[in-house]
Amino acid sequence: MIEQIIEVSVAKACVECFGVEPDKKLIQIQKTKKEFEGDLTVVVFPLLRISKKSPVDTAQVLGEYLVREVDQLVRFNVVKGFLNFVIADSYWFGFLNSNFNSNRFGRTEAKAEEPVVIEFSSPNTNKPLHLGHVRNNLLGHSVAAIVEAAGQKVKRVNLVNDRGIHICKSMIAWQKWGDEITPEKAEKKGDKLVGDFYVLFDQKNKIEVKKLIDGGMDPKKAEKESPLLIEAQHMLQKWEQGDPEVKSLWEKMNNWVYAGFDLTYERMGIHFDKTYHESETYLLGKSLVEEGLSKGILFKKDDGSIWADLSEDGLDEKLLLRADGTSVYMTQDLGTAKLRYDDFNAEKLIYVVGNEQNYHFEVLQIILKKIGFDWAEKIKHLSYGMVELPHGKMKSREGTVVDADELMEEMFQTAKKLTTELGKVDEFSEAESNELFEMVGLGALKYFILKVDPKKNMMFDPAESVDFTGNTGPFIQYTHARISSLLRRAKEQGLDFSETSESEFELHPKEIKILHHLHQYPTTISLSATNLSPAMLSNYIYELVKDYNQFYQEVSIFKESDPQKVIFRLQLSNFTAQVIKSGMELLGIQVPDRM
RNA sequence: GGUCGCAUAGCUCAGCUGGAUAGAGCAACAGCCUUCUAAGCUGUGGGUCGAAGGUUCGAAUCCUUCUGCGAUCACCA
Repeated sequence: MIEQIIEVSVAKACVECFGVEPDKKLIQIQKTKKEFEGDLTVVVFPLLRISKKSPVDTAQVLGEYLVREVDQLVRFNVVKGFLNFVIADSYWFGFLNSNFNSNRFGRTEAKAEEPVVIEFSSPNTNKPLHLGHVRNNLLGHSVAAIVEAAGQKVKRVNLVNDRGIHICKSMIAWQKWGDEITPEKAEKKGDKLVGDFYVLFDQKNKIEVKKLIDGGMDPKKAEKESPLLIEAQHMLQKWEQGDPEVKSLWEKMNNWVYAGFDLTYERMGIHFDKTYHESETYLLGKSLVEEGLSKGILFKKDDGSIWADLSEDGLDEKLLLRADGTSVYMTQDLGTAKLRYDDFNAEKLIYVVGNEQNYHFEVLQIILKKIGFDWAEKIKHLSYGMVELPHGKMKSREGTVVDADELMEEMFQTAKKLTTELGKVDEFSEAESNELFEMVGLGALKYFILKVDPKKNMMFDPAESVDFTGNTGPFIQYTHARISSLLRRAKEQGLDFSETSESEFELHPKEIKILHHLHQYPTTISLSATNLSPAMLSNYIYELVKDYNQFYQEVSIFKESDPQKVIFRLQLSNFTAQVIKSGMELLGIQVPDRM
């Protein structure tokens, strides 16, 4: 890379001209701002204490040295303390030559056997997936792809919360009022059906509570003593005891839900290598807690409940097992963490979980460490912000939950409407059209969500999310389709651009700009960075596409008199399209060849 | 109240480990389709980067305090 060459040369120049070897940190290289001539800029301010000269003089000395010594630099200019270099066209030709035919550009082969395990989605089996899960799923899926591209093996895992009182609620409601209905009979997705019964339970329960209150009972007491709730608690106990009838109902209804989830995941384009169920891991968590207790790391209170004392870590006490011996959220997560680490011998464990659980993960890590697992260090919580709606938060009770399936369908329909209006699919078969609507609709949704920095809360305005102009998925897809079409036509006209051209000519400034972008493809995205982030990638792709579009608009590709120039531009276009495609792939967004 | 996070144009967001005159999109206005895709391109207007201090050649970025918003501190998951 040219940056390294410049860095080394600046260091050499300092030794030769100023007699001092500079610390690497002092050599700062950045992209030249577009208002100035040049490609790369050395900021000389930090070097002043070595040069003992004014900024301009220092820059002048370094500029002269580098242009003389480094073949790739043709000239320089100095603005205040900024030393701008113009890189030779030959360098850019070389760059294009060496990458033009690589379909692995920007990707690294797997280095280690141990995988990075990424947990995401983590649904409950009493409710369908909603907008919050959408952000989670898209982030998880994209991060997994990015980590893979950066040369790590990846295991995608899901953790289903399939046990607990909330599950029993929908079971009770189905038993009482379900009339043996099934998803088939209802012609409804299984997760939706079960979710409906969960809501029904809540409604019926409210009526009972109200009756009790009207009868003179204290409201708080009434909420705890409603017959329906007590029934649900009984069911939970039966479940824990392994009652065959309860278990079989539980299995039946959970399977409905899983079938429903599978459809949602499939449409969203995500998949998992393994799915964990809390019903299978909570016992392991319990045994870990018992072990911790016997080692004296944890302590038992008089009522028999077990706690961790985290006061030396600046936190308070944390409950790990209830007095009645049943487990809590943390207990289960201890179990799943251990199981998961053992299953994969993980290099790193990433949890894609909302930021409302920051505290939980901090505690989880500390407790694991206390119990003596040094791999607790490998846990990384990829925390993301909430998705807010223009009218406030999503609340199931107020019916403001945005359902994942409905959202995807809505995006599909909008894509269909707009695409048809623009006449894009006049020559498409019905199957081709539907494929395109799906790509565009989901592309818009995914890009809209992924382009925002994960750690920030984001606003989801449905009206804006279906906008297909500007910085959107469809804009990028459109550019890719246009390039593809251009290349198709070129081939039809018999232009062969499969071999890169050797001849050189002066590059158009916009061509250099595009090459700059391609050159800086974010090949490695570090996991330790605070925002490991599809957002950075979206941003990169958008800027590339925007520059390409300006270039496209300004420069006629076919009508050049110089055939070499035409070839070069086709190659540049082809390479750009390739990078757009592979970048979008990392975001989980498909890209059409025509639209 | 304790802890953590966020605050950039009317709106939604970029701004990487401090660097040049703070950038996009949307919305508004003015242009560009007989010519390879107008889901596009060009231009105009729009900012006390929440506030005040500090660090330094240089701060939206780092530190401190304050204000506002959010999350969390549950025997919910």
